[in-house]
Amino acid sequence: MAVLPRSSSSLELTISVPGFSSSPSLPSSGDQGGFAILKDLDINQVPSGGEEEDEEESSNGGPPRKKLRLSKEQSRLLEESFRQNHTLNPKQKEALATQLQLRPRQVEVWFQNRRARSKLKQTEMECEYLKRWFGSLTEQNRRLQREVEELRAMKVGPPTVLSPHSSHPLPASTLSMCPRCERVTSTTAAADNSGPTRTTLSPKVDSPALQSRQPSAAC
DNA sequence: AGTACCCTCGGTTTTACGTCA
DNA sequence: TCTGACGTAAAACCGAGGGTA
Repeated sequence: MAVLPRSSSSLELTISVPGFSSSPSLPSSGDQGGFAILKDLDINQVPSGGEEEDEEESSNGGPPRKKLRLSKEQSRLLEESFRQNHTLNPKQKEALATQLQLRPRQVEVWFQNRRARSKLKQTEMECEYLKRWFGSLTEQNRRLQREVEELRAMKVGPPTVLSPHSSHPLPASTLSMCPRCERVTSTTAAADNSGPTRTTLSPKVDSPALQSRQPSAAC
């Protein structure tokens, strides 16, 4: 178990709002038991009542862990630092902790959580993108199937499309949907010798994280 | 190869705080 | 206006796994 902050309610500082500025700086807290000092900082002016020092004394041995909210200024500096580097080496961590009057462990945990939030956000964006992509592919699929129906209905000889490679007409009957990537391919075994010919139906992928998830050409 | 130490990560718990009935 | 339930964000913790000396 790590050292737990031993604090009273007066430890509460502020809600952390990234990107905000100016708030009183904090006096130093020691590395180990340093939180008793922090209560002097109380920027929220939370009445500290009678509970001086440590009010902990939990029933099950260790003191209950209390959290402090980082001040706006602390959050701002941490964010700023995170923008420059998503990870810290021990020296940077120590320096930042000193600057912010936090324990190195707190800085470490903040970066850890910040990386996790960052990743979560990225994942959510990718998910959103894939949903849209799926929607557009579904729509495209619907359109193409309609088109095939129409061509079949016309019955004016074997329907044809142009090969993207040779510009020669291909029988539409050679078109099929790849079950894996849902792309339309022409499976003609003709002279092209490069196997199934992929038509250009996939949307442009901007996200680098997503580019690797594009169905492979081998599909 | 085995070990100790450190770091990061994913998952979880705990706490603070805002909202709403 | 007060209050308690509830949801959410974030700080803190834990254990696993990888890298290095």
